[in-house]
Formats: sequence, structure tokens, C-alpha cells
Amino acid sequence: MKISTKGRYALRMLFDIACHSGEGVVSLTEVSERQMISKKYLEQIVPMLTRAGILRAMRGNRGGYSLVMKADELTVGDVLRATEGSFAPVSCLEVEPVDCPHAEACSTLYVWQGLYEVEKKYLDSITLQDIVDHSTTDHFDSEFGNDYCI
Amino acid sequence: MKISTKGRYALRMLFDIACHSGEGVVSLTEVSERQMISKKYLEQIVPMLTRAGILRAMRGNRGGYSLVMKADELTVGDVLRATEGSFAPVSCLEVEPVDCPHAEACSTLYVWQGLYEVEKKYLDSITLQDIVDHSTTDHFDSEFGNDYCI
DNA sequence: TATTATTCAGATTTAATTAGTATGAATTTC
DNA sequence: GAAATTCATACTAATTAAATCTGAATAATA
Repeated sequence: MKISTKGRYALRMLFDIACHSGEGVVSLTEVSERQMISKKYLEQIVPMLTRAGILRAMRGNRGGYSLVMKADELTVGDVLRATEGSFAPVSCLEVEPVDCPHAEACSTLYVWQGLYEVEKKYLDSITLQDIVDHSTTDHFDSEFGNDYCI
Repeated sequence: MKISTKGRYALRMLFDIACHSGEGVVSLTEVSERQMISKKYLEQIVPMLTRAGILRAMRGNRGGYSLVMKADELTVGDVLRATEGSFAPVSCLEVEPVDCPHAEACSTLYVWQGLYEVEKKYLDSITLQDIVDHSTTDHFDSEFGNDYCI
């Protein structure tokens, strides 16, 4: 039931870009330093987000990435769908479900369907802007600022 | 975000035992045949459920397992906590959380906390009895009966 | 034009986890 | 005593996760 580093790092990267996009595009070098995530690993995650239409790239010196849409139009669900493939709790519920010969007679499938529904509902209700807002209010007073995360 | 076979098989095993416990204990041989799951693999899953106080064993010939509590007192959440360790979406939220130096300043942690909450709420609301009831009403008319699952 | 900083592409690697299988001992009924 | 079971432990093969490594393509700038 764990979300992998791909999904978690992607969300932190997008948070970082959203927070620092006043100055135009944001480079992976910056994100990597602020978020303390390997730049090379971010390079591997970023294509998933550009292909999904979440990030836009500017190549060359002084290049970097910017959000395609506004932060309040991008949900956590969108990010996880792009990076985790899907967040379905069982493979029977994916976009291209594994062909289970007993799916019609599965006694527990409806449990997982229900779980998937509440997960989707929650994840699609939280936007990147919500995360930015949450991080810039009351909640923090540590020595680290609010750029770090798991 | 996937639930492993341990959790899924455990739930089907418990469903099977709940459905066939009229005749006393239920052996893994029976469960294995009806649910088409390797008996040896079930033997590996079962200790997690006995340790958690979910199943009770009767050893020896004609032995088997029975539910410790009534089916309507056992939730899917209980089963997953016993077999998956926990279903926390990130390790920071487990019973013994990984020590993240930036947890206080984590910009995205509250997103995962919220996800964990809706998952817990849902999974703790569904009992084994609900699954039995669901399987014995309208929902099925396949050639397989209703003993199979993913 | 040369330098430098970046994105882009793809191969390789290491570690952990998953999903089992194998072997055999202990226990209990018949 | 035979048979069927649980119990305990070790082993293995495949997959996935989490990166690292190498280097090419691109574009701003000095």
C-alpha cells in the first residue's frame, strides 16, 4: 500500500516548482538542492510529468521546467496517475486490468473497488495549490524552513 | 499502492473459513482447493492471523482453523494490519515510523496523513460478515459460484 | 565561436520485496 | 501405527524500486 519515491518525489518537485516559479522556469539543480533529492533521479521522473502534460521544459543553459496549468488545477491524483501508473489497490481495477478468469465471481473485489473510490475521491480533491497554501501558513516553525519532505 | 497477495489471500481465506465454519474447523487443504491458492503459501500467511488473534488453530488429523471472533466483529482493516504490517501510504506514518529528520517541515506529509485517514475509515468500516452477505445475494450468477477471487 | 548549464536518452546496477517452493518436525485423530 | 494436519524454517526465482552512470543534444551568454 506504499506510494513509491517516484510519486512522492514528483509531488515535492512540483511543490518546489510552484513555490519558485515567479522567476520563470525552475531547474532540476535547484529542485535537487532544495529538496535534497538526487538530480539524476529527478531526471528520470520528469519525463513522466512532461508526457502527462503537467510540466513544460525549456532546454539549454538557464533552462528548466514550469507548470503547464495553474497550481489549483492540478490534483495529487493527476500526479500519482502520471508517476505510479495508477493507484488502484489491485491490478483488476487498473485502466488495462489484468484478465482474471474469476472476476465476475470474486467475493472480495467490491471491497477493493470501494477502497479505490475513496482514494480517488480524496486524491482528486487536493490540489498543488492546497499544498502550497498549507506550507506557507502556521504549520511550520522548524529550523529547516518548509522545503523538505520524505 | 498495491495490496500484496498476502493481504488479498488472507481475506479470501477468512471469507472461505467464515462460509464453511458450520462444520467446525476448516483445513488449509479445503481452503486451498476452493480458493485455488497454494496451500504452502497459505501456511505462510496463517501465522500472521493466529498471532493477531484472528484465527485459532486445531492441530493434528482433522485439524484446521476457525475464527476467534464473529465475522461481524472482524474488519478488513484488522486483516490488512495483520498481513501487510500496516497500510500506511508512507513509512513516516507507520506504527514505528522511519525517523525522517525533516518530518516537522515536510510540505506533503499532511496529504499522506489525510489519505491514510480515509483509507482507515473505509477499511475499518467493512466487516467479514459484509463480504459474506454481499457474496450470497444477487451479485453473482456465474458458472464458478462465488468462492473465487483475485 | 567557445563555454557552460541545462534537458534528454538509455544502459547499468544494487538492494529489497514479492511470491512462492521445499523439507521435515510436531501433533492429533482414527 | 497410519494419515492428515499444523508448525517452523530455509531456500529461491522473479520482479520492482531506487537509484547511478555515461554521454548526447540544446541553447544562452561571454
